Amino acid sequence: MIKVRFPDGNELSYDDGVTPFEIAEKISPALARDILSVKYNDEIIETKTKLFSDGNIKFFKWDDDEGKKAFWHSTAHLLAQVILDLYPNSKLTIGPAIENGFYYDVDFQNSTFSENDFSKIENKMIEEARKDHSFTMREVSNSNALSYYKSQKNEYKCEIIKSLDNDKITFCDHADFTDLCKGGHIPSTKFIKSVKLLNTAGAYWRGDENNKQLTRIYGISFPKEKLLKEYLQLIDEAKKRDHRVLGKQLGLFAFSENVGLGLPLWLPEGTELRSRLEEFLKTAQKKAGYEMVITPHIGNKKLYVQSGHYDKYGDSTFFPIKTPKDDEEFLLKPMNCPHHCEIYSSRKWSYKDLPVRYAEFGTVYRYEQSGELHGLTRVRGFTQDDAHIFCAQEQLLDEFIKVIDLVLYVFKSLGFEDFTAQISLRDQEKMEKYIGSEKVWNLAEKAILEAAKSKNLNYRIEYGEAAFYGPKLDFMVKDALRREWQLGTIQVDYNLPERFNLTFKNKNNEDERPVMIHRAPFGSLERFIAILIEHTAGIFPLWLATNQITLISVGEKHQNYTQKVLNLLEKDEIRASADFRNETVSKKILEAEKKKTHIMGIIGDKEIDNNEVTIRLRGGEIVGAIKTESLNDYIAQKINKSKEINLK
RNA sequence: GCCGAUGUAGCUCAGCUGGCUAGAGCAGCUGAUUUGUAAUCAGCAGGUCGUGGGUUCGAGUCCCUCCAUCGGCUCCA
Repeated sequence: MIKVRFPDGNELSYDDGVTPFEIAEKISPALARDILSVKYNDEIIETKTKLFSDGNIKFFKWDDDEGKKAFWHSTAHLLAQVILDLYPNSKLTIGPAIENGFYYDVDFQNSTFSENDFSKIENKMIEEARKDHSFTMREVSNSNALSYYKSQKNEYKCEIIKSLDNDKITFCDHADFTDLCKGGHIPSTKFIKSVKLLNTAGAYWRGDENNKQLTRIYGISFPKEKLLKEYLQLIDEAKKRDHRVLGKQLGLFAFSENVGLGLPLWLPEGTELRSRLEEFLKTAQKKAGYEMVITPHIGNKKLYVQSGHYDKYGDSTFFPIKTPKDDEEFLLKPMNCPHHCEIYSSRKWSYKDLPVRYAEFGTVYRYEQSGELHGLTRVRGFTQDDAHIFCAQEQLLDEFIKVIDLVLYVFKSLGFEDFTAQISLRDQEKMEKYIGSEKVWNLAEKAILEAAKSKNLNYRIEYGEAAFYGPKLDFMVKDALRREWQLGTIQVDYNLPERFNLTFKNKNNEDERPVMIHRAPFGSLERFIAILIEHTAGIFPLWLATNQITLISVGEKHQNYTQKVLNLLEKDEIRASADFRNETVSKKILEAEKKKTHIMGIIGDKEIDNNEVTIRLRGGEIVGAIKTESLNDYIAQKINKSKEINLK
């Protein structure tokens, strides 16, 4: 007999060799019907794996991430089966589940494959799924596994098998199809009720540019037809919210081939939005003790050689600019840090002066490969909301916490409530990649972890993701459609102070090396605005909106009064506009709605007689008439409320 | 940079297997209408069909080159 403990703490005994499915069945047939995957002692197993030792069990259904993972991974097997059936010459490689669905990387060899084949494959997959094939794991020896794939002439699978240390290789069978697999499947294909192949992409074998490029097929599947429909609707919504689409519609930014790829042009509306965000951050930074600085757009190449950036990232800068006379070379500024180090160096410092916090909206230029450019999220010229803090080692933790506070304030003010922190530390196996001594790295990594803990951040640690000069903490934000983005970043740096020989006098009148913190709450204004657009669907909070109220005059004779109201609003710095055009009220409303205007004020005979403005809100809610003299208060109140809601 | 798809008016899109002067809606302009809560009506104008080359009696349509965009990959200080 074995003892099995459930998540609620209950413990029951079963015969040796019992399967999780049988355990579930004894609890309730309904549960047995729904379980897709099982975790036993922290290991994902199959629902039909026989259990021979005591342990903790956890069942997963569709609603659990692990359940979806098993579901999608199993669908990848199904896809592989159908592909091999329809394209017998193709070679399968890997097919994992991903956050939303799954993919399979296939070497189609000489046969052509296009998205036109999707429906054929989808239909065949559903046809196979209905046959209720069970997924069954079987152990084979390393050598047998190898000979199986050698006979299939699949060098990819052979390579995987060779890279596995252990002798026990597992295969997964369903129908007449076998795939190399470490496990984690749903019980049978019958659960898969709807499949949608989404797109194809080139993907390098093992993610290495030097290897052969395979065809990656992305797809998603669901246990109910309805869920697929909902998913497709979500994709549709995401398309509507695409910042490139809304940016065009709202007149925020544009690109021009003549200017160059990845170099955004900010239109008047976008510039207003961006300036307002800058003002918002400037105010917050001033309160937090930052000082603004300005540095040039180019810098002598020597500066970046000294900082170490040129050596490491010289490839991704634009080619140096040469001066006519000497051999001097300048780079378009790819980062602000060395410039700020030079500002620090421009005078002597006492420990009493620290910390020093220099902030700059610094526009930098980096050469990104053309295929990597994407709207405002990946560009070649962008403005970082950069700042560098120089402090003594014993101030590091405190400063780091203050930066976290600032970042959290920014996120909350703009309605990003759902975020996690990613702490990037060194790759323990490739320590030689990093510059700086072991001792300082340890200190820095410790400080970040401590700060994250003390702020109660929800964080995860990624080894090997640190920058070459120091560890970092990045904020990953989820937008309204649950997509995750990297926004703010905070990085500790012991390297640059060393390279620029930065010092301050400590209490004992000795020279001491300051620690440097790089930080950018937005990351870059371009990227941040892109994400803000998608998060809000272009409906920015009222306090940030470029146009807070549009006055709509009913007819020509109402223009004078409308102009008076407009002047009144502008006196209190309310951002207002008026639509005097010779158009119907309906049309003016439609256009105000398209511009995502929050408040509309309608003015006709009735309003003029009573000294009022009728208020209509975005979406159609009619507030009713408000006395003109109290209109400003009404709007000011709404603006304040728009700040409070996000700062709850 | 690599794989795949796409490129027609300022915007969104039609244009089937190659065949008359390339179409529509919105936006624009002109005129009429003076408008009450998500599109008033009419007329006009607007395109070397991304670029260069080729096949053909004939190319928006077929083939090749290049450019750009989109979806990915790789990369992301």
